[in-house]
Amino acid sequence: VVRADIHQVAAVAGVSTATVSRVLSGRGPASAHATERVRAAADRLSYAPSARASSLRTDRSMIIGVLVPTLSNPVFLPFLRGVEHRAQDHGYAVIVADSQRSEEVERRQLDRMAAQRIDALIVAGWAPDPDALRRLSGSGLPIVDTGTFADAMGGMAASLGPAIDRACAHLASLGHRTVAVLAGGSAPGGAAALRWRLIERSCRAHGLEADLVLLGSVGDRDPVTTARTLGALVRSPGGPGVLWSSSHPLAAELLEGLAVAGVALPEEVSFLTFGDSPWAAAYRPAISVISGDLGAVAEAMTMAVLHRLGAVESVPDPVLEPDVYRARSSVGPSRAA
Amino acid sequence: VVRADIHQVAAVAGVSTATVSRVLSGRGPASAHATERVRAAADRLSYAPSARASSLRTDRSMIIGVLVPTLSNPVFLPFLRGVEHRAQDHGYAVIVADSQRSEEVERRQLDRMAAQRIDALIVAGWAPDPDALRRLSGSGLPIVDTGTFADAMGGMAASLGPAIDRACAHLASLGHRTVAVLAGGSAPGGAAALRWRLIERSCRAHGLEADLVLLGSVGDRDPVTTARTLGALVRSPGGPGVLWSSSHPLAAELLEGLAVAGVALPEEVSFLTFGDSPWAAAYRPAISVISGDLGAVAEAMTMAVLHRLGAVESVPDPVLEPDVYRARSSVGPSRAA
DNA sequence: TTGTAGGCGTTATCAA
DNA sequence: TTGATAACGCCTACAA
Repeated sequence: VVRADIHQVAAVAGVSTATVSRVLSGRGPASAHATERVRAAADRLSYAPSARASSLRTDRSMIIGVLVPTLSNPVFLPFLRGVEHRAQDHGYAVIVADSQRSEEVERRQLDRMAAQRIDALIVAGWAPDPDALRRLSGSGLPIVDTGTFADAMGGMAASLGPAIDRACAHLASLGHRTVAVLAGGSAPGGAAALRWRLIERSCRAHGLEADLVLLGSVGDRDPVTTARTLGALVRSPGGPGVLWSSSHPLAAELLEGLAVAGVALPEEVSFLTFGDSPWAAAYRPAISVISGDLGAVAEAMTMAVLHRLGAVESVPDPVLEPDVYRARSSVGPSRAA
Repeated sequence: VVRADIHQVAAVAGVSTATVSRVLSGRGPASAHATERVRAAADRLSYAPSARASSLRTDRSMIIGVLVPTLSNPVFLPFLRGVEHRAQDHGYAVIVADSQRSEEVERRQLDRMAAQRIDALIVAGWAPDPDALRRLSGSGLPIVDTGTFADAMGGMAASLGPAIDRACAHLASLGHRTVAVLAGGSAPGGAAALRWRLIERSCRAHGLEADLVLLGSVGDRDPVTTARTLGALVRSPGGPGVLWSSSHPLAAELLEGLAVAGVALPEEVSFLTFGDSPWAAAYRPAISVISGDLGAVAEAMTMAVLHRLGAVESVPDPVLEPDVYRARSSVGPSRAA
């Protein structure tokens, strides 16, 4: 890749490299005459300053890193988009790193981003190894992560808790007594863990019994087995009147399982999930959801970081749309009621 | 951010910076003794070479850029993941750039990536301004884009065409005569344009009539209007027996519209879409789809690029899973038959 | 096998 | 307002 450098521009413009730098970066004085000639020369040579060279001098790489727990779950797409758009607006490039929910991978990713000397790091969701982040943060790298950011905003639970509360109240008012919370893996981790804690607490407050049902990791699940499991669960004596999916992707699997098992929604069992999407709304019965705007959170986080980097004067009050409970037809009266 | 540099490591190890560089990069000779001391020193100072400094010397930034037409459509997530995983495997960082389907934004994004001196660019889907890419490519930057890559693999149509053909054959065998292809915007662009062309051709071959129905851009659409439009369309005399969504996100909107309008699937109209997902499979009736593996395509593209960069010896035969037609219950016999 | 030294493309300092 | 110059952190040809 052959590219013009600052010397060529200086030569063409008939000035020194210092002047070229001043004109194009806008830092430091420059006569109208010089400005014009430099602009013309740069234009003609289609010159663009090398960010890596300038960052060597200025110690600002103009790169923001985003660490994502997985690029398989679509919920992180709005997050990524939020970061990208805000960063882009302020001239920053964005490096994505997928930690694949592995400490090992995360370590490599953080090393790689450190090597690139990113100016700041934005962490989506739950990082596999929070200590690694704390260490990085201690070394002076500006870091924002969903958890502590949400806490600063009044606490994640400040928004998620009430939404869950409203859902539980709704369920209780419909005569339900037991709620089964479905999660993947062999133990709820990350977002699922927090959600489970909040549901448990809220259920208690509303006189509901909450049970956690673990379905094993993605690879181990298949529609037929899921169907059998769900069918047996729902139809067992004293089975739950409500199925609550702890994640949006899981919900689709569960719905297919229920359909295969011939379980009628919401007559036999009520259903709700975290995370909204056009598909959840299109489903019949339409699926009730707890929904937040991860994209807006990401934008707010990015603005906060940009502020710390001095790239933006002041951050507009991060008034985040709170999480909401959207009751739809998949939640109905208890069959016992 | 305070970081150790090569001089400090050299000082601690009691060797010269050249030796440090040689040991840590693995290029050039180094005695076992020196190697050991340098490793220890680097470790103690938690030293990591600055990619921006080294790239200034070596002209390799170890960054690959990905240009995506939009980060709103989830189909690009598997793509992004494919690139990220392969790049990461070979020590490359990935910069994402969302062109937001705008030439203007795309230009800024390309400029930014050029400024960062990315080693290669991978373009997902259809770029707003192909000429800009051609210019970049001409300037020596290795670029792979979905279109030309697929062509090199035997042509995109080589895989997509036959899948569409099978769908059309299936539809024809069920007695259908007319197919309405639904698309957003005011003219099919990007993937939708190609899909429409292929459908049109294939329909003709199977004695089907294909009509393009444009629904306006995302902002202008709402469930109620969509419902009215679809209801009128399906129930008009001589209306289409088949609704074919040109994109996966659109399908959910259409399904909600159909549900609102009370259109029965597949009795009143058959339905199919491009792009599969757990939600499409979970829907009842299960939605028939034309599905390809964009993630695998992305991985193959990345491997090709890495090969060009000399980061990988040889690329394994990119045997891509071809696009397939998955017939499910949303496609049924024509009501006329 | 090792060290010295020059230069990658920029920007900041300082003297003019 | 401008230009010469040093320095950012690293790699590598070359000399030892």
